[in-house]
Amino acid sequence: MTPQREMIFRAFFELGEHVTVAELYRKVCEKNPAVGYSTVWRNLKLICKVGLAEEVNLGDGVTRYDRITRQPHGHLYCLQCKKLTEFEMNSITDLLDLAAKQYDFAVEGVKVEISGYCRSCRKMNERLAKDGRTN
Amino acid sequence: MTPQREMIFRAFFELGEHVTVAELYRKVCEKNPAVGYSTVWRNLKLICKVGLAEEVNLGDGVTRYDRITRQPHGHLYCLQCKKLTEFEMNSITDLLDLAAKQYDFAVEGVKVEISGYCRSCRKMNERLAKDGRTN
DNA sequence: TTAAATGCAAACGGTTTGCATTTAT
DNA sequence: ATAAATGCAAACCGTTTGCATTTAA
Repeated sequence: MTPQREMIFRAFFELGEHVTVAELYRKVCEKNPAVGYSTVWRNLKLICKVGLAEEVNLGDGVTRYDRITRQPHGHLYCLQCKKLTEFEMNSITDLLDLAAKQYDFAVEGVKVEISGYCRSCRKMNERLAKDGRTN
Repeated sequence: MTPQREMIFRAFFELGEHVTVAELYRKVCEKNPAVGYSTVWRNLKLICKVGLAEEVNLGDGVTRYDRITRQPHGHLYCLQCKKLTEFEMNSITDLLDLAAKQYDFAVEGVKVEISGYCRSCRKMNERLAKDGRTN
């Protein structure tokens, strides 16, 4: 256990959900600019390996690391503002388990991503559309 | 409409589901080795833009392109043999819509990925474990 | 005729690794 | 003492783009 590792672990859990390597690196640098990017990366991988986090991939080129919480949850991913919102899915996981069982598939992990537009982006778009008409 | 484009479109739909750019490129090259990789890539993007396919991202570094079918479906992704199996999820999408509605979220797309181990990989592992013991 | 499509090569960007050095144990 | 962790720089690899050339309409 090195001081860097402790700092990285601590920072990861302070940052909350959906952390990217770059974000974590920035955060860690604030405290100690000497820490290397690869150290951050390797420790993030380690956090995953010991089961404290998992990778989330939205297909936008950046890997996010999501703290594994007690509750299974899905993600609402706004295509416009890119914000990620979580929602619980207790009732859904049962159905998914059932589906997997039909294929004799041993489930290790479930990821549900719903993409679309959040309320505030839609509101903004409406406002912009209206402004456009009156100009 | 160029001959390359027609060939690429045709090849994409012949290949079936979960096609990667590289796979499609290889397939197209069999017929016409002069076609460029970027042409394949751009046409695959085009196929997505016109709504005939969508990107699937399993987090393994390669983007797959999945023909959009009539039925909503999820993926069973074997962590060992990497095979992708589809399963229907009519009953699940209703629940997901419900969840999204609670957040006033306008759903554009839903992705469900279940990772784990398929039957045949598990069987193989059992056999290997047994062999290991008797050696 | 001309805007669109193509092919090549190179840029890009996040991820991953090799290696010399440092450090926890 | 020694195996593990670190930091740097570079490699990696799939994706994306600039640009000169070709081509469909």
